Amino acid sequence: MSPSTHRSSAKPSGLDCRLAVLGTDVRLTPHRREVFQVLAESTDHPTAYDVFNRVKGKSPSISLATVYNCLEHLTAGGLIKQVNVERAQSRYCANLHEHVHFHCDECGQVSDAHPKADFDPGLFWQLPAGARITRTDVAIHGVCPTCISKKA
Amino acid sequence: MSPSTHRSSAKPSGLDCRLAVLGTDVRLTPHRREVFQVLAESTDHPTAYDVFNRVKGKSPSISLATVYNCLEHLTAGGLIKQVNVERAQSRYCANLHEHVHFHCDECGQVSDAHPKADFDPGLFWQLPAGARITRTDVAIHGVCPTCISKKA
DNA sequence: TATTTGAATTAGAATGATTCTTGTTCCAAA
DNA sequence: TTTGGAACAAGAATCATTCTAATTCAAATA
Repeated sequence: MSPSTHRSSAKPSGLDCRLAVLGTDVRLTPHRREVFQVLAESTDHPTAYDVFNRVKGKSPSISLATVYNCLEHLTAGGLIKQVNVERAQSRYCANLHEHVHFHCDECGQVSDAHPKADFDPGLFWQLPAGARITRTDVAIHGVCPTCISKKA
Repeated sequence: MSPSTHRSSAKPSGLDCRLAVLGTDVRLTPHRREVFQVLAESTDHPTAYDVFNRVKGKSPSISLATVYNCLEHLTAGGLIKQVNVERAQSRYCANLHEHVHFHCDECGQVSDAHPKADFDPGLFWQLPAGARITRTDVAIHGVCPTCISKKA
């Protein structure tokens, strides 16, 4: 492998360009940039392993551990979101618009569902008295249109 | 271990008393009954390992594998519910009333939150056109009253 | 420019919850 | 009484993820 295969920055300013939408800032190293790019180009909520395989196209030497590491830092920086469904392997998502996920129980596909109206869980459920709510995870399960038409 | 330590049924009809609220029916063997009992007496959403330790009081010879097996069958029979938060180990719950869970991000405690009003996810999120919804998982995260008072 | 420092990266080992496998035990029907 | 199938136990296997230790790199400092 040539020494310049990776760690080459697109910006002349080197690696020290930090970016964070929320949370701690992240140094956008070439690997992190590639991992982010893969997610930004994906709408299918890939797993860490999926990301690994896609990034290998650009950086054949990248390791799965680095992908996990990049995903962790990008998540901490608020650049991507981790999506967990039941106990299946985590998926990742670069859609930062507020949304929840729809999971097809037939094919496993995960798709985004964007908000139509403000949602306040306190209106629907009796929460422990005095609790402070920080966030609500909503996962909608069902059968996607594709699977419905396949069965018909 | 005496041969009658377990497999002794409370009912004279032997093991063949089946029960199911929803889903496939479950043979309520003594082990399954004990696992269910432990959950029915718990409000803290124990993990499989917690259940294992509690059941060992009555059936010291039970194995963790059997506990997992019992939990699986009881879940399939709709007698208990599996509660998954992020990718942490599964917890189990014998509260069959419709409810969601509140998770304290400080102490990890999980508590039930019962419905106050009908909740229709389709009103709040734009779902894939033509999708059929089967269920919605709602997990509310925050800080429980106990942890709030500890920090004050 | 050379050195230092700390983060990024890598490969592989370790972890840990869960599932699987295999052999055994038991119940109930034949 | 025999037999078939489920329940059970013990431990191995799985597998996503995390950790470890060693290396490489980039930016700051000397």
